[in-house]
Amino acid sequence: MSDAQTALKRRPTDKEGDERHEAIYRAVSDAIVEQRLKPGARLREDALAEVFGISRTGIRKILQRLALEQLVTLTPRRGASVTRPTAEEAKDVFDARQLIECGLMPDVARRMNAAAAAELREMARQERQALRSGQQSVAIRLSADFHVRLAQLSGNATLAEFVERLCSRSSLILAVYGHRGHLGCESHDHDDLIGYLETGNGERAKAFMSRHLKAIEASLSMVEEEENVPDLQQIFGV
Amino acid sequence: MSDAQTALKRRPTDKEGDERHEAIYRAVSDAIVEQRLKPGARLREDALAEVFGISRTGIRKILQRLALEQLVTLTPRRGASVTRPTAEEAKDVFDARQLIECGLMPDVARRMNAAAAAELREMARQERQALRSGQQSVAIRLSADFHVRLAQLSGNATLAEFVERLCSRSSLILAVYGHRGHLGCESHDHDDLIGYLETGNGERAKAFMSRHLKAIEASLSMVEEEENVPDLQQIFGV
DNA sequence: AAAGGAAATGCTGTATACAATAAATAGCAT
DNA sequence: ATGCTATTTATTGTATACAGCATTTCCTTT
Repeated sequence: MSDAQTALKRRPTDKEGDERHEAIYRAVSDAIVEQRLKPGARLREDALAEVFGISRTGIRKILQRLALEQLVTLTPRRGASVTRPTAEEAKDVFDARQLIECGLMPDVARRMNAAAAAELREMARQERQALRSGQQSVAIRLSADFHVRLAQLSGNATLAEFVERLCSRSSLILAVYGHRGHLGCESHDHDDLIGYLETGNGERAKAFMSRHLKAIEASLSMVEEEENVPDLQQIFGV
Repeated sequence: MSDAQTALKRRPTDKEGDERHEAIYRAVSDAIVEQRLKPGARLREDALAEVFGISRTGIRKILQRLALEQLVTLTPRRGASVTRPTAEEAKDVFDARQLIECGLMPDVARRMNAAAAAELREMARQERQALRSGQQSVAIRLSADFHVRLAQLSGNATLAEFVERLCSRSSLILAVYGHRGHLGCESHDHDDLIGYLETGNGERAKAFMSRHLKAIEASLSMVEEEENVPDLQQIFGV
């Protein structure tokens, strides 16, 4: 066996293993958020273990984490699949975002500075660019990142984590109930928001965020997806 | 081997296993929330596995879940220990509770009915009784349960789950920064709150909840626990 | 031919064995 | 005696083997 093969087969040390785990978690999480893995898609442990070159043990750990974040659904003896949010869950998520993200705007405005504003503008720019070049998956992810970064700037790590979870789930909701080609966030909304925050106008930013989120929610078509077991009577007219 | 021993040694079927896992999770979670397991306490996998009669595999799953809920801290190669919240985390948690729990009060008031009010009054009664009979651990748990049930009555499962997490962490915070014999919640506060909610006075309930949470936070002494490595220079005056 | 059931297969849940590393301790040198 | 290093011990991280349910497939029966 050559040295290269030996190196490849070498059991990774634990620190490397931790980083690898985190990388795999993010790979799966990103794939879900970017909608490359669509709601309902099954995630078999063996398949994932083979793709990423680790054993099922590590995969299970990652799937459990994703399940607690409600990105995947774990049904006993059936395994994991990408969560298909219900209409009720969608309402809850957007109501929660209204409460939390809007409530954070005054704090964010208070703590805003030039460096943070520049960072946000760069993120908004990348998002617009992705949208222009038709990379919808990337744009969805960047949009979620923008909202999360905003929450982090409030200084409250706990609430920022909540927002992170809500944004991930929002991506799933958009995948199921959103219209094709409509991203949810208007391309210039984020830039406008930065403007209000830069001038320290927290209340105005709060109101704007509220309209922004309402606009996203309103762009959804809240018809429940057809079940896998179609109602034949209805389809064929009795 | 007798039949009884055979029955005991029998590998539990999977459904039984699931219930058992949930029971163990709640046993550990309750012990932490009720402060029978104090912050900093180490949770060795072998010890837990033996106590509950399952293998380390199941224990690890439970510990990971508790870690994601930030009730236990998982340090690589060192294992699990009950989380010792920092002063900053404590501030974040109570700020988050201010935002979320207060924000939910109008919804709760709108959805309040006789059955719900009766249930809440019963919970408040049990809490008072536990406090009177000196069962501080039980009282802490019942107080957290009250806040969680309240959030659930808002109808938003997502936000209710967030409140559940925040209340659990609040118990840890009280364990570290609270004064002995002072529970945080005043005994009659919860009853007063139910009154406002029963009359549909959401705004008044919101204001009351805000004062209630502020009072709990104010009762904490925010001095960081002494470190294991004391600052000798300061202690001995240079 | 359709429906019901039984065998077979696929996949997950659990335990256990083994590898790796961090902490503790003892021994050695200065 | 103190500080450093090596060995031992305790504990976690990972893989794998095996057991059990769910689903599918094929055969039998009506």
